[in-house]
Amino acid sequence: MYQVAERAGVSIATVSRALRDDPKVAPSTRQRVLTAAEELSGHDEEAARRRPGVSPRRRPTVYQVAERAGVSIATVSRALRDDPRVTASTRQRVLTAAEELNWWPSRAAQALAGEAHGAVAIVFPDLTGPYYAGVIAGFESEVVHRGSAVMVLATHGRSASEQLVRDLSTRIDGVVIMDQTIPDSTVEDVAADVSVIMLARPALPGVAAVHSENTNTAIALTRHLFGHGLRKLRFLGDLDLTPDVRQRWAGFVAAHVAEDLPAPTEPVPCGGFELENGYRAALELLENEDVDALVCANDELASGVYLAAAELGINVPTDLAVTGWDDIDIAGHLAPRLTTVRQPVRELGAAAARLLFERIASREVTDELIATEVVIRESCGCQPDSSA
Amino acid sequence: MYQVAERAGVSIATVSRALRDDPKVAPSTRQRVLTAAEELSGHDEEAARRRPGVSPRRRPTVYQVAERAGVSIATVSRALRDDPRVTASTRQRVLTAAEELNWWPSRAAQALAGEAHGAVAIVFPDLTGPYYAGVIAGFESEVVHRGSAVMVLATHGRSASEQLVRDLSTRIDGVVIMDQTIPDSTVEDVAADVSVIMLARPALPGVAAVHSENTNTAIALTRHLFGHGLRKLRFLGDLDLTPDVRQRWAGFVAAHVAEDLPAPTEPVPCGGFELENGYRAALELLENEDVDALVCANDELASGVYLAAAELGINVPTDLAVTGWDDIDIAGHLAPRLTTVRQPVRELGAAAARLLFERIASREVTDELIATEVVIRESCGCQPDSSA
DNA sequence: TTGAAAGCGCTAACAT
DNA sequence: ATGTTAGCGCTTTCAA
Repeated sequence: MYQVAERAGVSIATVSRALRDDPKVAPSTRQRVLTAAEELSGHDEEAARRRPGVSPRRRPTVYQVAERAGVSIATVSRALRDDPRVTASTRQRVLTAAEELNWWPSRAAQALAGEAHGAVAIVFPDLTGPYYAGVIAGFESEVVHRGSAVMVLATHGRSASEQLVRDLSTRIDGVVIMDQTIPDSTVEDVAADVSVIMLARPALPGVAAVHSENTNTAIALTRHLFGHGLRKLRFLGDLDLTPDVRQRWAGFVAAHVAEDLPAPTEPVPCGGFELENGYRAALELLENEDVDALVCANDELASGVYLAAAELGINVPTDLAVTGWDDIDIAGHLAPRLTTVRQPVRELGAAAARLLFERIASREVTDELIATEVVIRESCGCQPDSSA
Repeated sequence: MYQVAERAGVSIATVSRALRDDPKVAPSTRQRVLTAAEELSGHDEEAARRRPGVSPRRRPTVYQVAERAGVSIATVSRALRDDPRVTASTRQRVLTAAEELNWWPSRAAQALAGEAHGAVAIVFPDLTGPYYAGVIAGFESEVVHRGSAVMVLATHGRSASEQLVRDLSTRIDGVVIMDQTIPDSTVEDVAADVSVIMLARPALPGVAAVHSENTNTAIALTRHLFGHGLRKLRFLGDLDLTPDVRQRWAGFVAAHVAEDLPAPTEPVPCGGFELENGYRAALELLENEDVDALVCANDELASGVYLAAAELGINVPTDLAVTGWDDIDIAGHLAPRLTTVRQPVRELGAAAARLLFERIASREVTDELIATEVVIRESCGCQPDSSA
């Protein structure tokens, strides 16, 4: 039957119907089936396969494997998933046949048939700088370790991303959504179909979140600067880009309040998180204003500040203290070495992945907070020896 | 009919067969269909939907949209792809219904039905350092721009990756394979099913490649060092990790030959491409050997050399010239500023994506070579003013 | 322990 | 211009 089906280019179900004169089978189809059946009595399988007009080499399917192993497709399917009902010898025949045909199951078909997609995605704003690369590396690593495939989507602030995310959701089991990439309403839609975890973004009803500690660490960092006697502090970074930065700013403000100091001036805008942004923003600021310390939203911005300061003949840290955030690789190699906050970026991605799989297994999940720590080096004014 | 099918929990095909007494329909199924049909004469749609036992809210399908719009599923499918045969008013009804039900097509189902997957993948060794992040960013950007989804797979040297790649290939239209991630034999298997492009890896029959210029640029760079009167040059980097590095080494050697100098000593091994690797390798080398210049396989290794030199009291560039490769962001900000080779990493990824889509459209594709250029700064011994 | 066949949500050939 | 239905390659009842 399988051979006839293959030869006629129809499913075995159709062959079956055609042979019984089922009215649902179109006459032309029935004819093809009958012809194929007839022809097969005179030709062997190989001849049929080499027959001109038959598409050259297409992916084999369960049907071919079943035929070769002399079993039904159901058995092939069972053998593949180590179903205990299949005898060892049968399983072996199936596996051998699969091997010989170089066959492996189609994920698209498995997904349609109700199995999981075996894929998850992560949505982030951009792939610039070591931060996102680190998060994605941690995510990818944890996901692949669990046997799933990884899809990535950078939104770049495009609003078309909403539709892309919906589309994504039809081919994955779950997705991690970072920062301000797509609106909550879309997240809710998607969460109705697949598991969702927020990363560095507030949780929603039914959508848990992974965060790293920002506010308290920012308070500690700011206090440390106060301890150096510094009072004219400015925060450098854009609040509208990520919730993380808003929390760092909140901690910065809270530290002022706790110290009974006047509220700090608004953050210095820089239009992005890259070195260039910090360089330009600092250049303009330092030329016009007397500042004791710059608390930067991340390490790249701080590196930019270093350049601007050097250009203006301002010494770091004696004239100006500078702090970063993230503790990227070069932070400890800059001159002076950068005082910053260590954030386990890979772990952020990995934690999000773990929570996502928990959620996919429909287990309870609760928000997770990743600890961060202030790393004192010399850019804050500390001496090399005191804290190396 | 659609309502009956929904109520009975079967496909419309089955309803049709059941009503015609098709023997292929199990008696129990037929009974369910008949019951559903009967019940429906007494209840309206809403009542049926609220009926207990019916699963709460599942993704809507074409069937629901078709029913709501009062058309067949074929029309829904056509309307969605702007088929000119569908009248404007009908299309509008369909789109409205889809909107109201918050429906969008399942990619898994579309793929199974023969459409493209609308997804492509990139396979790379690791997500460490700015190089791979840049390539992937360029790739992602170009792919999303063309409306496809992006899958990523880091192989980390795992051999299990072969199976992962095969699995990947059942849900994508094409894939870019970088470096020494998976064996050629697997690439060939995969290429039989989907389009493949090599990136920074030799082409195969039927598999085109994207490369960046290495050998010639390495020759130019090495010659520049010879021009400074330097003769005891060493190459720092592992040849077994990527074809790119082998080509850089080849250029390094060729430059010696062209200058009638003795062939250079074997490359200094460092076990990786990160700052730490360069630091450790240089520390050991410089303590034991007199070297004029270190030509590093990338900028991170060069940064590591800077650290080792500083620790040993060796001045760069007066005691030791150092060059990198890639021209990552910080290269121009190190002290002394790093002489290196500029490589448009994002463009590498983007070019691979473009070639891949050409291939998917089954157009002819030929290998592509991306130009690189030597960037002279001060770490080679040049004066700041002469080339800033 | 195995097989037959229904169904997953679509597309497209075929029939009006 | 629209509807019917086979089929994509699987999984999973249901029967035997």
